[in-house]
Amino acid sequence: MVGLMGWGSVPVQGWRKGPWTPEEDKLLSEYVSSHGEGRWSSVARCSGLNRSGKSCRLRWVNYLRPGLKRGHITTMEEGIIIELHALWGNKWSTIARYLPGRTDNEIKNYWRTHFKKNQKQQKPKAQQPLEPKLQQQQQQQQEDHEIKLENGKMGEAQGKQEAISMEDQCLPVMYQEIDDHQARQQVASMYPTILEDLCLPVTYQDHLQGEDQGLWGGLWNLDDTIDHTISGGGNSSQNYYNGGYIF
DNA sequence: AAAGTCGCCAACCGCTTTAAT
DNA sequence: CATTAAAGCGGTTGGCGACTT
Repeated sequence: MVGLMGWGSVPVQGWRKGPWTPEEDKLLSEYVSSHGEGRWSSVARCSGLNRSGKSCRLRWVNYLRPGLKRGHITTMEEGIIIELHALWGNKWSTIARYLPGRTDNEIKNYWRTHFKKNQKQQKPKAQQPLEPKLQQQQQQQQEDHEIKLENGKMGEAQGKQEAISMEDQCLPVMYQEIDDHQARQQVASMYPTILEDLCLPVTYQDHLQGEDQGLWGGLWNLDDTIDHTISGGGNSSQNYYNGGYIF
């Protein structure tokens, strides 16, 4: 296809590399919309694109897929990223599942540019290992959560009703224990798009407004930069959530 | 105005995991 | 059960625009 300057113009093993052209985007979009996602190697072969399956998948997932938000990460999304990163570390794809419309790549880039540097500067405190027990607890929660995710896997095309039930399936155990329906509804009315897409954040907020903030307080302490970055020197997660993006 | 620096983001690379045979 | 191919994931790189000196 269009020969680009620089690295994009030199195919390796026959595959083109480098930035995608609008024509390529169009070809890929058309192919995926008529054949569906998956079988990326055949996409590469059959769509007329001179791109590897890997490259096609990446382009689709990160750029062409419908429903992608693109653009600025909201304060709320930022908070979710911070929380989930504290919980799971660099599990970008996992974190991305809770940010509808955002890609792992986007989140990863965002984290690196906004927080990584600060984290380094504050290394002594930020990198203090969590209490072993807490760490173990978190690991267990993650494992449970992953299992639930697996069990809850289903095609995207399967209706909203199922998506809503998945909302519960996807929640880490600790969140599922919180069943403040009223609060959830309240938040749902504030953030309809999020609840629509499985939305952990709602329950985060439920949880954080509740009494048991021990763990989360600990997580928030993980990195002072969070406070500086988000609430401009605020001193607690409560402040952050309430002041930052709940009300 | 030009040069240098920084931040952001798209895309690639290599490794791991999963599915198919 | 073993092997292989495909898909997924996280880390890294390079280009480009904005900002600073």
